[in-house]
Amino acid sequence: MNVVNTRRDEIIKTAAKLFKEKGYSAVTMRDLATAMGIKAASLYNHIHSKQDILKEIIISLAEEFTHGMEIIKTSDNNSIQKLNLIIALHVDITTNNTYGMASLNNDWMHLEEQLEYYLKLRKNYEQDFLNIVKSGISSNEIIDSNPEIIMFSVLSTLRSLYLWIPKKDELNAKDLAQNLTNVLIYGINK
Amino acid sequence: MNVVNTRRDEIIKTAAKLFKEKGYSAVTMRDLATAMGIKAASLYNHIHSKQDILKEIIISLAEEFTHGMEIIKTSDNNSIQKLNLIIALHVDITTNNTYGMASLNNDWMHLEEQLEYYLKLRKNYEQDFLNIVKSGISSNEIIDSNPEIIMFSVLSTLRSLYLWIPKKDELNAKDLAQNLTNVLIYGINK
DNA sequence: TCACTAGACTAACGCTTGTTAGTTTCTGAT
DNA sequence: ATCAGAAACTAACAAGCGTTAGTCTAGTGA
Repeated sequence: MNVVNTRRDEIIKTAAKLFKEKGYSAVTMRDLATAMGIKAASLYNHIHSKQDILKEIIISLAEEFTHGMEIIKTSDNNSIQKLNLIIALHVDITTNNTYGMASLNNDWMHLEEQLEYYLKLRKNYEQDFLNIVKSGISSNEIIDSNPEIIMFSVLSTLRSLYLWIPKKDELNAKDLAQNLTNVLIYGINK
Repeated sequence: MNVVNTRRDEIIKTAAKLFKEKGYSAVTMRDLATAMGIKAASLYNHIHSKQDILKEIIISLAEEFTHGMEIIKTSDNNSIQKLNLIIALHVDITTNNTYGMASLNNDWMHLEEQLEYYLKLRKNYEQDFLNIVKSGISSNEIIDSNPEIIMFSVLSTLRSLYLWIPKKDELNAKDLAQNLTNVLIYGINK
């Protein structure tokens, strides 16, 4: 998908890296320029504003998740299988964009025009997730516990992957997804 | 412990609330002053600097966790029981300070003098956590899976509690801890 | 009554912020 | 050889930042 590599893309990629380290607000356009080896004013030949960069990082990721969920929820799988696919989706997206995931998780509130749209996507995603869990409880695949706690528990771990994957790159995506599935779905008690 | 309610404490409490909403860097001293109903300069009758506020919020919480872990790890319990106690510790601290937990999770990198100290506390906490998991694997209480994935998975959920507890205050701390234990330890598969 | 203190205020500082305007430089195609 | 476009530059802006100095005011205890 994102294979074009214009100067603009390099800037956004570099920005995502800095945003992960210090957060959107603490990164200045001069910081970003220095990291790119140019002057701050030169950035504006490629992007419209600082906000523009944040929007690009967050919205593209949010839409990736939305798209993935769309496929999973309409697929012909049982609930546990769907949860497996969701885990794989998160591992996949996060592996390919660890930096951006930090902004998605921590800097979404600094979106301006696109804040409402982002919140809509997130709300829908969580609703789809919850429906899968509830459906799994109904069909006796999943324990009859508070479905929101189940979703929260799994989703928290998946949303934190961006912190953890960079430290564990010896583990490939498939192995990680498999390990996570075991722990998250089947528990850790022997 | 923290029952004194000086003007300084009110400022720190208000700051924590704002930091949760927008992050440390995006909150200005004028924002904080407005929230307190005073002028920015007046804040400095009570605190030394903006950094001072962050330090207070984060370090006190980090030390609470360290203290709790100290008690748990030296207690006479098996590994699963110790994990239960850790879950209860997080639920307890987070319930009593949802705002501060946001700073602990997201703004620790903006600590200056105290950054090293904070990192030491965090590293020790995670090491203790890992030792409990490893010990549980050895004693056949916990499944023989990657101990770091187990720790990461549980800890991610516990660290995200601050996002979730405020929305679910109808659930009391004990019930929440019990539900989380079930899901995190015993899994969600039926 | 008087001195002290807590806690507010106004005014201002030096610095940093995101951004704009206008210009120059390099590179590749005609 | 010329031109066009991409991408850098310098210089500067207005607004906002954390913080300081110095002052005023209301309430308390001696």
